Amino acid sequence: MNNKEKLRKAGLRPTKQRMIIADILLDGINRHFTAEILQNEINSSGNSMSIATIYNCLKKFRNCGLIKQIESSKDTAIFDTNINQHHHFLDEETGELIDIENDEVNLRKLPEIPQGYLNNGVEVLIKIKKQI
Amino acid sequence: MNNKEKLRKAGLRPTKQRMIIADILLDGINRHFTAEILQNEINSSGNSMSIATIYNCLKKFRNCGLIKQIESSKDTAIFDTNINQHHHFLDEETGELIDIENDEVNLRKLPEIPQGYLNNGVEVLIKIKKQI
DNA sequence: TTTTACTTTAAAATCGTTCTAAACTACTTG
DNA sequence: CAAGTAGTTTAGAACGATTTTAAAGTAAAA
Ligand SMILES: [Mn+2]
Ligand SMILES: [Mn+2]
Ligand SMILES: [Zn+2]
Ligand SMILES: [Zn+2]
Repeated sequence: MNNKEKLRKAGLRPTKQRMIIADILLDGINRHFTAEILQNEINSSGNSMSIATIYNCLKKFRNCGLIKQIESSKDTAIFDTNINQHHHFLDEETGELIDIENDEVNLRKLPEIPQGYLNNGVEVLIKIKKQI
Repeated sequence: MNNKEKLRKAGLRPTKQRMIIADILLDGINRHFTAEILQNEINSSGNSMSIATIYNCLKKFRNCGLIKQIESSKDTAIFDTNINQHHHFLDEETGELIDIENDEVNLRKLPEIPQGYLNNGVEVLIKIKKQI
């Protein structure tokens, strides 16, 4: 399935801008990135795009499940092209995130979900620190 | 140990402002809060304080281990008076966080820490969603 | 082809947070 | 106690990420 079809299937109009972003993000390679990093890649690809459009697209892509947004306390939103359930190492000093595939983690015991709620995904974050 | 002693032991001068915050935060009750929520509580207690001072104090308290800051992708920093290692439920709709005590979670298998790094704490986040 | 709804954009606005620099205060030393 | 000094508080400005605005542009529908 090509990117135009992926966008259509997600219910998004395949505009020029969304296609440029899809060509960069939906290449099957897993990466973590910010809006600014993406803008640099767009520029490097010979295109250019308003930062508002980049944020608009990222929000649409996220809401459609084409990308994920990572729960981390950085001021800057970090997105992830790995949409499979998985986990992360986080170097709090640098903010660097490293994927942990889902089968690398196994939970023996989980708490009961609060009344009236459903489990909507478990994320394990392993904070790491450079050895001195 | 009273709050003045706690601050001294943490290496912090017990200023008027830090004592006001300590009286609110260090009462043994576990809660999650933002700088703005704390400012409202300070105001309700009949005191007032510059927002810069509140941020200064929270940073000092965090660095001394008197409180923790939670890894969340919200724009607003969330602090936690529960300084024991523990985990959270997160309602992504509302941003509400609920504590999970450490012994409620048990990991059967953890991935190998990357070369040159040390494990600096494991956090489990269980995303939850209101039942419809 | 015309109409409609959706999208993009530059620029302004917003919002949480940090910085600045001057006034203030806790602690130290004499 | 009386300076001295190092750390702290503050209002307001600045900052940086993100969102809003409103006008122009484009994709899809009729
Ligand atoms: Mn923040
Ligand atoms: Mn943010
Ligand atoms: Zn990832
Ligand atoms: Zn907590």
